[in-house]
Amino acid sequence: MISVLADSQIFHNLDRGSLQVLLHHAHRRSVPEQQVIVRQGDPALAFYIVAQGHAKIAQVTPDGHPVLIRYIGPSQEFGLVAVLSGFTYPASVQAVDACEMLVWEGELLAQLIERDSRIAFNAMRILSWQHQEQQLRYQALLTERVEQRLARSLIKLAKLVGRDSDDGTLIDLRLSREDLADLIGTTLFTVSRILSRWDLEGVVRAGRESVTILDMQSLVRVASST
Amino acid sequence: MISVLADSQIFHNLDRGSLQVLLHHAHRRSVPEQQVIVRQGDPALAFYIVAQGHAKIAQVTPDGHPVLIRYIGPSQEFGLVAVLSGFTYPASVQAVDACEMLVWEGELLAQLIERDSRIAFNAMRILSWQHQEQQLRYQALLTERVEQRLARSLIKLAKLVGRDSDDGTLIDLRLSREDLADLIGTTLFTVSRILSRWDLEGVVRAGRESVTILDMQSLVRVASST
DNA sequence: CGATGAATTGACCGATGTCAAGTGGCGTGG
DNA sequence: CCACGCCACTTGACATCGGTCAATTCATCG
Repeated sequence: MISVLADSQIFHNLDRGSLQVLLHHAHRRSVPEQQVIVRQGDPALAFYIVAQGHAKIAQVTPDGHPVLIRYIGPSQEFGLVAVLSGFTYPASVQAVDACEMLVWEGELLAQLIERDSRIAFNAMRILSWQHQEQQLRYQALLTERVEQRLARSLIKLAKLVGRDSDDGTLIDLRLSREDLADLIGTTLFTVSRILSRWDLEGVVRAGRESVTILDMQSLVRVASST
Repeated sequence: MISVLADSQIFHNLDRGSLQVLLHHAHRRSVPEQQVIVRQGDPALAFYIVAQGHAKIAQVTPDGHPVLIRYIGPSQEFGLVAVLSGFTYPASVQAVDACEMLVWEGELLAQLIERDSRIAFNAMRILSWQHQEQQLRYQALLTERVEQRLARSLIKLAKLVGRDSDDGTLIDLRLSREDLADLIGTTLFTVSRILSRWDLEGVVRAGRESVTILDMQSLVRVASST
């Protein structure tokens, strides 16, 4: 359990003693598959680190359009805004499979940050990194075609949750065409078409709520083609 | 000069004494119109607050496509990443008109943050806010049409630098069609077409590197129409 | 007054969204 | 255990926003 903390961004570079203290302050929370962990718009009261399982972070735009921000796994965190008083969660987080979470109350974490500035800088690094990621997403939407964005996304997901079998890499999430579409900013129809073609070409195997990457090379080529 | 600090986000809620100290630590930097203040990709060594004038923050994507992030004015800051060692500026900043800047070395500001956690929380608030802004831009690109985004942008710019004359609100920046296009993620051609039409309809006056808003009501209507 | 760069306008087209109809696989309840 | 129904997915037809490119025109400054 300590190693989950040690691998996290927020508690990166802390000594074992500090980690022990932090772990001592944490609550645990188990959530079953598909359960919503925090809801967009709710007051941000707690900060979470995933100990086990995977979750997806998603928003809904004012006009009801869903936007999938990212998938996270063990040692990754969300809800950092909870340390700032008066904030609400900017997105909902939903368990993809059964999850174990470590949870700190925002106010408590704020106190810990006051005491140990290393955590403060880690927090800023996380926020900067997220901001940068978001800018890349914006740029991708602006300059890349759906094919390219899809290829990139699959590669990234494979890195996060890829499970190698004999013939390829299975992306081991309940990943529907619609999820993929919301992730890269397109429609499930376009995703379906592209995956069907890639399936024919032997690049991927397109299953029900699953994608297996058969030919990573081709995918990388598509992802990095101008 | 103190009031510039007092109005800034990063030093918000600090007592006058602390502000004095902070001001004492600051360098000054004057930059002429059009000069580039910091360059995307350069090591982030300093943190800036605009004391006077306006600047534009812009990125270039890997494939050379320009993206204009935002315009800033007095008391607004940039280069917060400078407090994190090893980071580079994620964007370039260029003076639109002659600017006076207050500058702190990143390392110094990091020390100040260590000593006063209020600044740390302010920094996190800024980063969160920027992240949120960026997400809204993404959502806008995804769900809104160019017309809508343009209307929104003009309204926002009017709030930042609008100068009321007898017949309308002049946006007082050297604002070319291309700048507007890069700001909302489209081409100068599309912007030109829309502004021409709006000019005909009496909604705006479209000049060379300038836009005057004549009928704010119509603009608001376009901005908030589904 | 000429040069330079901003802006306009037209013609064209293509990637991708929209909508409708249908297929197929999986789980559940009878 | 089977059948039904749901839901993910597929595929086709079609529409359209807005991008691309080229040819001008216009304004400002030296």
